[in-house]
Amino acid sequence: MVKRQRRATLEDVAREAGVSTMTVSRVVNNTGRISEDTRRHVREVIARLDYRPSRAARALVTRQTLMIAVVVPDVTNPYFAEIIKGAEDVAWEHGYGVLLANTNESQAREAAVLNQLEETTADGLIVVSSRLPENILLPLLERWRAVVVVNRQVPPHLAAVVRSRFEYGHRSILAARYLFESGRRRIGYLRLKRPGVETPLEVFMAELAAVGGEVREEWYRTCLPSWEAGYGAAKDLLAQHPELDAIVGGNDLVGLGAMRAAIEAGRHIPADLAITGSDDILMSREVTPPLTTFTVSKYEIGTVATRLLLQRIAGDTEYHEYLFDEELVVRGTT
Amino acid sequence: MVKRQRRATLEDVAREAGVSTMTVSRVVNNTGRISEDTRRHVREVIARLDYRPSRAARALVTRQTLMIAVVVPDVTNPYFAEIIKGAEDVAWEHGYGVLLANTNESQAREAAVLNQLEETTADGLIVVSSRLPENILLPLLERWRAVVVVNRQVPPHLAAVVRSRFEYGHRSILAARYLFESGRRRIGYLRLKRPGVETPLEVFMAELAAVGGEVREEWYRTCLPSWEAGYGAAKDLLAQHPELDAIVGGNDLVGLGAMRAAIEAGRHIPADLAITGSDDILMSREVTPPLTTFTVSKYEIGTVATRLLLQRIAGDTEYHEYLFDEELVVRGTT
DNA sequence: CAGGTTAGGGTTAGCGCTAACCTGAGACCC
DNA sequence: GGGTCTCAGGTTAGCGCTAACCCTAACCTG
Repeated sequence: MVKRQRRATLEDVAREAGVSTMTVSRVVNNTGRISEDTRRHVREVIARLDYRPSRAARALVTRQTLMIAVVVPDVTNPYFAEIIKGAEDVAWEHGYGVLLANTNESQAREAAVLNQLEETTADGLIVVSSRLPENILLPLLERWRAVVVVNRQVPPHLAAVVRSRFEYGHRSILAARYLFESGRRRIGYLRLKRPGVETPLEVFMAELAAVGGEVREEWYRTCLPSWEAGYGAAKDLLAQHPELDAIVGGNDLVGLGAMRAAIEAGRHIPADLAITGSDDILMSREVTPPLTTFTVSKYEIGTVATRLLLQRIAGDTEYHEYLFDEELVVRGTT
Repeated sequence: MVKRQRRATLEDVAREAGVSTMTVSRVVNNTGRISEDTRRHVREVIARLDYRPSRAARALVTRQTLMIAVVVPDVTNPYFAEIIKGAEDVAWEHGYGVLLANTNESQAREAAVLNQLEETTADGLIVVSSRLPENILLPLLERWRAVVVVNRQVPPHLAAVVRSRFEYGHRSILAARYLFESGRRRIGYLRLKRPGVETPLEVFMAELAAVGGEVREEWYRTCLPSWEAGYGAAKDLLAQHPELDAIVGGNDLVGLGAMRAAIEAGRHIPADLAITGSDDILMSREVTPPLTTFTVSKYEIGTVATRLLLQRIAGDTEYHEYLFDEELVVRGTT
C-alpha cells in the first residue's frame, strides 16, 4: 500500500481532500471547528494516504517535543529499572516518549549527557540519583523549564524534588544503630560513592558514636553501588578486619556482594556477621538468608516524578517536594 | 549569563558575528571551507550567546533525528536491562539518543507503541523479544528503513536479526533432555507465553519423547516471564502434581519463582526437585542453591544490535544475522 | 596574460507544520 | 433590512535549520 516513496504530508492530504492544510491540521489535532462531513472525509483521505504527522515539523513550530529525558546512573540496577518503568508508564499514558540516558555511574558521562540534552531534545528532565557535585549539576539544570530531581535536594526554583523522608544516607545511620542495638559492636560500612548525596563519613561516625557505638575509620570503605564493587570492597574489608561482626551496605547490591564475600571468607550470616542493605530489590528477598534492608516504592517514585514533571511542563512553577517513606525490613541477615 | 529569554538561533549568531547563517552552520557542523579566523570568531560568538542548534529544525531539514528507538517487554527484567545498557552505550558513542519503550509484556501495548513510533521519531528501531504475532509485527516493521530484531526471526528484507544459535525455546528442550539424562523422570515445564517465539508444546513433547522421556500435558503450564508468574504457576503445578521431580523454567525469573514455590511446598532442591532457568541473571547465581541456567552475553546483544542498526541507518541494506551462543551452566538446582 | 582553479564564503529555497488572523455565508435580532 | 454573531474554514507567515547552488577575489599555469 505505502509505496515507500516520500511520506505523505499535510499538503498531500489537503490537495487530495480538496481542503486547505489548516483544515487537515485541525482534523488531526482535533482543534478548531470542522463539520462532521469534512472531518470524516479528511480522516478517510488520511487513512488512505497513510499520513502521519512529522514530529520534527511539529516540534519546530510548537516548541514541544513530547519527550521527557530520564537520566539514571545504571539501568541494570533494579532500583533504577523500577523507577524507569514507572516513569515510562506515566509518560506513555500522557502521550510522551521517554528518552533514556544511562550514565554508567560515571560523573563525566553524566555531565556530558546533561550537556547534550536540552530543551530542543525533550520538554522536561528527570535526573535520578545524580552523581554530580552541585557546582556542576545546578548550572546544567538551570537551562530547563521543567526538571524533577530524584534522591537529591536542589534549590526550590530549579526543580521539583522526589526524595526519601530520611536525609540522604541517613538510612545507613539507622541501619548502624539498629545493628548496634541488636548487639553488634564492630560495625563496618560500605559507603556508596555518591557525591553530593551521601552522608559524610564524619556524620555517620558521630551519629553512631552518639548512641555509644565504637567507630573506627579502618572499618569503612567507599565503593560504587554495584554488586561487584560491594563484593570487592567487602572482601578486602573482611580480610583486613576479621573482627567485624556487622556490615552496613550502602544499597542492596552492595550488601549482597558483601554477603558473597562473607560466605567465601567462611563467615556465617547472621551468627557471625550481620549485613544490611537498602532498596529492597527482589534478589534481596530471595537469597539465603534474605537481606535486611529498607523498603521503598521504586515504581511509585518513577510515577510521581513523572507526574510532577508533566505538571511543570504544563506551566506549574510552584515548588513541589514529594517525600517517600523507607522502612527497615528485618530479615535473615541480622 | 543566559537571559532565559528566547534561545539564540543561528541567525542571532550570524548577525552578531557579521557573517551569513550558512557560515555559522558550517562552523557548527564542521563542513565546508571556513578560514581559521572566521571559525574562531564564530565559535567565540556561539559560546558568548550560548547558542545550541535546534534538534527539531535540524531533523526537519536533514530528515534525521539522531535517535534510535528500543522496544522491550520489561525494563525491570535484568535480561532486558543489560541489553538496553549495551544499546545505550553504543548509541551514545555514535551521537545517538535512545528512545525507550517498555511494553510491560502486553501485546496491545507493544502494538500501540510500534504504531506510534515511526521515522519522524527515530532513525531506527530495535525490537527486543517481540511478543506480537507475525501478522501484526511484520507490517509494523515494514514502515522502517532500519530495523533490528532481537530474539526473533523475520524475513531478511525487513530487518537484521540478532538471535540465539538455538532455535527459540529450544533451550527448554535442551534443559529437559539434560534433566532426563541426569535421571529425572517426571519433568514439568513452565513455558513462557511468547507468541511467535516460543517452541510449540508439541515440539517440546516430541523432542523429549524422542530421547525416551515421559511427556504429559498436565505437567506443563504457560506463564509470563516474570518471577511472580513463575511462582504462581509453579505453586499451582506442584500442588496438583507432587509427582514431578524436575521443572524447566522458561527463563531465570520463572525458574527462581518456581524455586520459591518449591521451597514453600517443602520440596528439597535439588534432591527432591530439580529446576532450570535461562538467561543467567545475577540473582540466579546468588540464590541458594544457585540456579542451573543458560548463559548468554546480554550486554553484547545490545551492542551488536545497535551496531547493526547504525549500519542500516547508514544505508547498508544487506541482510545480517548475528547468532549468539548460549551455554548450559550446571549449578546447584540440578 | 587569457583562462582555469581554488579558497572562502553568500543566496535562495524550502523541510512540514501550526498560530494568528481573516473571510464569507447564513442565522438571528430588533 | 441593516447590523452582528456564529460557524466553518482559508491565508499568511514563519519556526530554525541546511542542501544546493552561486559568487568573487586571489592564485596558478603554460
